[in-house]
Amino acid sequence: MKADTLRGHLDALLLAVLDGRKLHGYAIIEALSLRSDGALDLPTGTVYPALRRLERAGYLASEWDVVSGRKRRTYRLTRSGQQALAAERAEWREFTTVIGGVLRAEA
Amino acid sequence: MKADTLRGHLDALLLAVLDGRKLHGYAIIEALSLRSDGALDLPTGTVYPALRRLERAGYLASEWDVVSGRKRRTYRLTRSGQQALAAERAEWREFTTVIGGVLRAEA
DNA sequence: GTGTATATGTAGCGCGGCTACATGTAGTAG
DNA sequence: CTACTACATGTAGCCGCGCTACATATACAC
Repeated sequence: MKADTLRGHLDALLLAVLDGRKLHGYAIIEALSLRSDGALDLPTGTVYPALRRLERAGYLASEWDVVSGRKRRTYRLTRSGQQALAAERAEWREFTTVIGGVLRAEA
Repeated sequence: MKADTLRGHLDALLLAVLDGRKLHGYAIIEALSLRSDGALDLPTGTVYPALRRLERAGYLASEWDVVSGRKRRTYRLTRSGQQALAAERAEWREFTTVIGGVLRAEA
């Protein structure tokens, strides 16, 4: 997949993967890879800043866990984040309808 | 639709709208608006530079028409552009499958 | 003790779509 | 004939964000 087709959809992915569960950054990257059958392999320089941005926006909340001496910052959706996820999903549907419609149209 | 969700997909739209017909820039903007039921209303500052970029890339060819004293630069797909369009369509399918899969997945 | 997997983070680049502006013609409303 | 609107093309520069590259540190296997 071309590099920055992702632009504008990363937030949706991150919110979606946190829907109904708490995960830390590294696990989020793995979860996205799993769910996409390896198609998504996001670099840490993409994911970590995005998570902090979403937290600043109030969509995520984080806390430090220490598991066997190892520090993990686990993220979870806030109520506001769940609304944002719903909005992102609606927008995704609209987006695919619009672009898909143009790409499929006959001349 | 949010502003730059379009990023990385504009080329596909432009190639698709020129599939099987010649159009000039202004008409391309109108055609995209029509095909998307008004959802796409691209500014000229987006479309014109993109068309020139695609021409430089060899995907489009242009010529000046003069219709009732008015200059129009009409674009058409080159053979290479048709291949690019096919590639863009394939990529679009992959892209929607991957992102859509993650967005729809249960926790 | 060396290497690999796990884990988090930042600085700065690059690109592409957008805003805002500049320019000019054709038709029409008054 | 003048003003306004639709048509038509184009450029300069901003801005946001995903990516590259790098820095840092622990647990575990060999």
